[in-house]
Amino acid sequence: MQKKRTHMVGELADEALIGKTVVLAGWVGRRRDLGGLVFIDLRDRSGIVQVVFNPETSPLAHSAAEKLGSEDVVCVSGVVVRRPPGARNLTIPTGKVDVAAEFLEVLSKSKTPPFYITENLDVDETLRLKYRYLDLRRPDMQRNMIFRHRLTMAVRNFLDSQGFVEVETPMFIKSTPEGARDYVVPSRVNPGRFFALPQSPQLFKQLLMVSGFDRYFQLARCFRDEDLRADRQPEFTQIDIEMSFVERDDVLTLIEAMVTDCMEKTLGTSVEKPFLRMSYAEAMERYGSDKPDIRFGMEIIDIGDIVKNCGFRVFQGAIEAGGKVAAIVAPGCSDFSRQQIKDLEEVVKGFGAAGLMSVAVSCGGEGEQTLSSQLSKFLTEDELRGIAKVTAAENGDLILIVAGARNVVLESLGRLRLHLGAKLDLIPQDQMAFLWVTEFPLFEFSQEEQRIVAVHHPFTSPLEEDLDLMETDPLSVRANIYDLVLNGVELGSGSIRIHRRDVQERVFRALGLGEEEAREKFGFLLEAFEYGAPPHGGIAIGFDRLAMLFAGRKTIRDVIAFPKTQKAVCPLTGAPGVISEEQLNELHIQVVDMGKIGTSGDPELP
RNA sequence: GGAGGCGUGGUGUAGCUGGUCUAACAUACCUGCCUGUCACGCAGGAGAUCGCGGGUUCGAAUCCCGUCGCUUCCGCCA
Repeated sequence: MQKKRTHMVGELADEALIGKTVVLAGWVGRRRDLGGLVFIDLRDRSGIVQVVFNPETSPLAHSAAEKLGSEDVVCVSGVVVRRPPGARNLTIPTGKVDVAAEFLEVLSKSKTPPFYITENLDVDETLRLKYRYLDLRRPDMQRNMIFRHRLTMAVRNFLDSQGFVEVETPMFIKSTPEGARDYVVPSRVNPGRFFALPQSPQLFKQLLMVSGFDRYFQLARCFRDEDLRADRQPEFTQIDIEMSFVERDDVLTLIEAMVTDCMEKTLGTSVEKPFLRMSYAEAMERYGSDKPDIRFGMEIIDIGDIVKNCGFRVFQGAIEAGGKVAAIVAPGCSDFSRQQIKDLEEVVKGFGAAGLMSVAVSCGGEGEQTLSSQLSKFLTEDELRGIAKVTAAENGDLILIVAGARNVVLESLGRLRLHLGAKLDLIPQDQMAFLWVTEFPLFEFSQEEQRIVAVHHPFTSPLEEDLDLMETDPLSVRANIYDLVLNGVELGSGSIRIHRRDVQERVFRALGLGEEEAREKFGFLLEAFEYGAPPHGGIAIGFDRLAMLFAGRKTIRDVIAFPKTQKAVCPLTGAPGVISEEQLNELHIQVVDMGKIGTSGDPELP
């Protein structure tokens, strides 16, 4: 570069610079060639500024500017001038000034880009990912990445200020049983052996507690070979935290302080502390979800008491079988057509419900409610009115009822609630609704494996008061688990760990793990615990999701510089690729089913 | 593994109840004109065998089957 850059373009919003000569460098945005005058929008990561090329100022610069194309990289010098009245652009921060170019050097020509380098781009995401370096040139993506950086710094600064030590843990680790599918790396020097990439640094952070690191954190890369979603990538980042000599509320208080501090530092907004807390059981009863979106109401209401003796087989049968009849109220939906209600029924059926009953509440004059429903064939008028009363349905509302097994009723109504919340636009988009969900069950029964498995992980501490149930009724033992939920998204999950040997053994026994098997699988951790393990607990916060929600995005791909597609492919680099026969041999690996090798991602493949 | 949506010039879309579709519109691109534009304007031009394969038909962007890719969701994610 011939000239040394003196300013970022965004700095020119400061009118004190008027009259000064500046040297700028950046990319050419739009060019407006008026024949005599040429305007360009010069862009760097601080913003854009308009540069004017006037042949009277510099014929040389002007004629060079006539040949500029989109995304050429240029160096411009000139005087910052106040724009003539009426020519100001108040929609951009630098809109009151121009740079009157005296000198222009093209540092690098650009091919015509495959899409516009502009905000609010609507273009196929594969194309964005293939040209991610151009996509990341767009101002909104630059803002996202810079925002993520700020959030990273806020997290690190906060935790540092609280005496936390960031420790890096290995990426090549031993595969541990349970949990997600591992990404696996073959070992060249150990034929037939494989490393796993960490699903989280769980065991290492507990070892660090044994080592006396008291307060550990890490912005940790984690890897899980599971199918992708808008908020799930195969590699992702967690704010991983572990603390010694703490109880649950110490962790919750710390995280509340961290999250609100980060919010203030990055968004400049605050939110009330402490966050709302709710037991898992309550979350399920009221919202049919272990991660309720509490930005809106429409809670689930049990109507079992009203219909338990109604004689309608579907309702009564559900209750007699130990199930449930419950409802939600869709506000202002009493005029839903049969087809619209059928569509809602499809939603609950998708989650196992047998069907959906509805009661439309309308005004019958004289303040009377008219209830119309296919249920009037089966229920008495009093029973229908009873339902309207406990659900507090008002004129114009539609009561939606599901009967069946408890978890099916709750989950399907919970999903229907979310569906309607979005459809009816009931969810305030500008709110940050944090929530702690606590007291999860310690175990659940895995239908697939036909055995009891840990809900969180096998080192999660049971609640003291439920210890007695461990042998008699393990599935109702509650754990000292806490999930942080933000706007219906699971942000993080943590627990107080077991540090007592006897408790750990009882948990293993409940999981059907013999002493020998436990040694084999987690031996190093158990052994470590025999050398003085402090009571400890921690949490891991999904950093990408936090960044996504704070940045107001709908997918974590928007806050990850180089994300993967839903098939876990990188359209930019073509990863994952095939490797040579030599590489395979060196790794002692044979590809069994060559016929299954797909072509997605890899441009080298046929 | 399953369900839905999408796939048409570089980009975003229209066309999709089969026949002047010899594929339209906008924008980007090229050429020319233009001294206050800022999504500059005006005039002209080039650019797509409609994701791919097969079938039905005299005739397919359009109908059918298969397949690939992207995406949302279910399963899965200690």
